[in-house]
Amino acid sequence: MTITQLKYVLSVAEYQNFTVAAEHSFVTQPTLSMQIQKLEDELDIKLFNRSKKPIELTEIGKKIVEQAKVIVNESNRILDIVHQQKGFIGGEFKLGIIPTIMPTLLPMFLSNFTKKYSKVKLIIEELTTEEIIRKLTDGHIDAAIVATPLENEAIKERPLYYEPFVGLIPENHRLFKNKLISADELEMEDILLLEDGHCFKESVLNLCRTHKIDNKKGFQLESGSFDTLIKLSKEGLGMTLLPYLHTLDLNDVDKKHLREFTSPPPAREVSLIYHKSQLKMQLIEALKKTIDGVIRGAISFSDVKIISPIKKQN
Amino acid sequence: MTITQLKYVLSVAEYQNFTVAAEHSFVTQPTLSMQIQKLEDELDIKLFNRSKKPIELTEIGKKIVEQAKVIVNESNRILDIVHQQKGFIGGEFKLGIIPTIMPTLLPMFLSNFTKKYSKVKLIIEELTTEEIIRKLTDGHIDAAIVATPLENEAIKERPLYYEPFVGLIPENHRLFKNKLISADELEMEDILLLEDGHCFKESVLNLCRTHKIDNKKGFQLESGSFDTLIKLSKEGLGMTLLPYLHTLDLNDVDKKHLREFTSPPPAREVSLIYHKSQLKMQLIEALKKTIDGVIRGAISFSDVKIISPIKKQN
DNA sequence: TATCTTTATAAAAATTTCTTATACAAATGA
DNA sequence: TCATTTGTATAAGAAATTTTTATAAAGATA
Repeated sequence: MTITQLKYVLSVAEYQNFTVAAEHSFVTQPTLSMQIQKLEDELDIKLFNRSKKPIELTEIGKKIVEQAKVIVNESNRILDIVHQQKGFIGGEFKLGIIPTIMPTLLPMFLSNFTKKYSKVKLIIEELTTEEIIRKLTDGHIDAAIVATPLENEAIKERPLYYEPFVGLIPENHRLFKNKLISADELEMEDILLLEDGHCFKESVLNLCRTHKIDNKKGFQLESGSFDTLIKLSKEGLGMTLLPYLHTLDLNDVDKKHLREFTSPPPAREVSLIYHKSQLKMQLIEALKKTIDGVIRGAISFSDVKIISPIKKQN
Repeated sequence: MTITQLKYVLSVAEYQNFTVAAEHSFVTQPTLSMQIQKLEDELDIKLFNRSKKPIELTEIGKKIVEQAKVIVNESNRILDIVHQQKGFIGGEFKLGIIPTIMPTLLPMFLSNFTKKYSKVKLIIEELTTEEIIRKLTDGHIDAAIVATPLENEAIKERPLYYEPFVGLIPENHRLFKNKLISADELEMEDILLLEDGHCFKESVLNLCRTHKIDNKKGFQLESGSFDTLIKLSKEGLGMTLLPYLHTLDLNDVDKKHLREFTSPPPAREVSLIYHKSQLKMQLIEALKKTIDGVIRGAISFSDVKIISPIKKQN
């Protein structure tokens, strides 16, 4: 049994296809066939059920794959330990960011970071929280920036900042006259929400959880960006809630429609998260430092009420 | 980097000598030299300081060795998972037992176990608790039988039985006339103890902890076996405490000197322990079942007061 | 200084891994 | 249904690697 064989197994398990897995492993397909057969022979078991289409893991195969992930991850840490010792900050670094954080936060730290750590090849992917959790566990990304707390044992969280929710309220709305708004006044039916899958939607739902949930709007909305929500809101179709950083680059007219919450404002906790195995810690630390630096000027709320981004079963 | 290379590193780290390590790895010495050099080149670090005699790990080498242990242990679990799936109970099983449990417990389950699991090659070592903890952590033994609780995060404990302490009291002793004894009546200075390193000695000290500790005996005793203590006690040199199982094969005359404790008697908790990584669980379960079976007839105390075997700092 | 012990190096042998070429099996589609 | 496509297995040779034997080199020991 070799680490290489285990990596091949993981690749086939992931792509459910020897040919594709071979490409991703940068070897030819017969190499995978042979090495995996060799491992199967050595262990005297079948890892894959090749009669199924697409190929499937056997019961024992699933268990072996789980353990193989552990071994491959732990073996990756060897290089990490060496890098840490050498104080080396470099290599590939795959970062996931959720869509509601990406457009505001990324421009703030990206050029700073790449300038400072020019040896790091930063690969950024926009992903939902759900995808991020999966990819972190599988080791497909090294770290991610999401709304927390996630309540996931396998993932460590380092809070970066607390981003309050701000109301954007059209002139025809009953709350427009108020200078400040509070969660109690919110009515689910006149708040425009992002489409499913965005944790910001879950946060807003959690914020309003105590109130009625049924949709009494005359239309149903499935938008993936705040821009759409802002435009619809301006049309008088309802108020919406925006994360604080999104409100910074509104034009002056739009800013007149912003209403902050009474203190302490509801907020989302934005954290840098990574797998508990703590690979590439020195890079993660470097990233956190960079973000801490740029965020200090832009955001500074000490007293907030953190709203969970997790969908509660009920 | 290969698992084989990591095993070579662990071997050299253990024996601090390439030649000896090579023998234990069943390869020639140049193989180790070359493979370890290759790994050092790949990581671009030195694992060993070869100028020191005996050879020493470098600082980074120590960290790599710790991680290598994790990887090798986790990779061993692959075979274990396969065995578990197949319901296979076999292979090598290294069991450590502390000296004060070995002579009484081993004869009770050994033949039973080897008969039932003939494919298991049971290798038993008599070791102190301290040695056992080290060897379990290093993966040199698979499980052990010791007095617990150990309060060690990395080790799991499965209690097997509770073995009360029984007093063995010479006729000239002030407690001989009593039918039952209690911890309060014990005086450190007239109790014969095992030599340092035996946890049973620590248990007895803990039992008497509240009382004076200074040695007022006219002699100092360093004995490793209860037999010596029993003989000295018969000579009237003091009472001693024995674990219950040790009292079973005393002759009738000696048994007249036994005095049980008032209920609940002080007792040691005897457990099967293993590393938290839970290698060879099916074998450990099999062993526990066998011991449970034989112990049920010999020992059955429901209400005992467990005495810690750990040396308390004070 | 000679001897012993231990690690490193060189060259050859043995083994393993990978690739190319091709066979084979199953699914797809006209 | 038969040809085509898709995907995995097998065979044989090439390439790379691991291991061994033999020996050099460096340090310790007597």
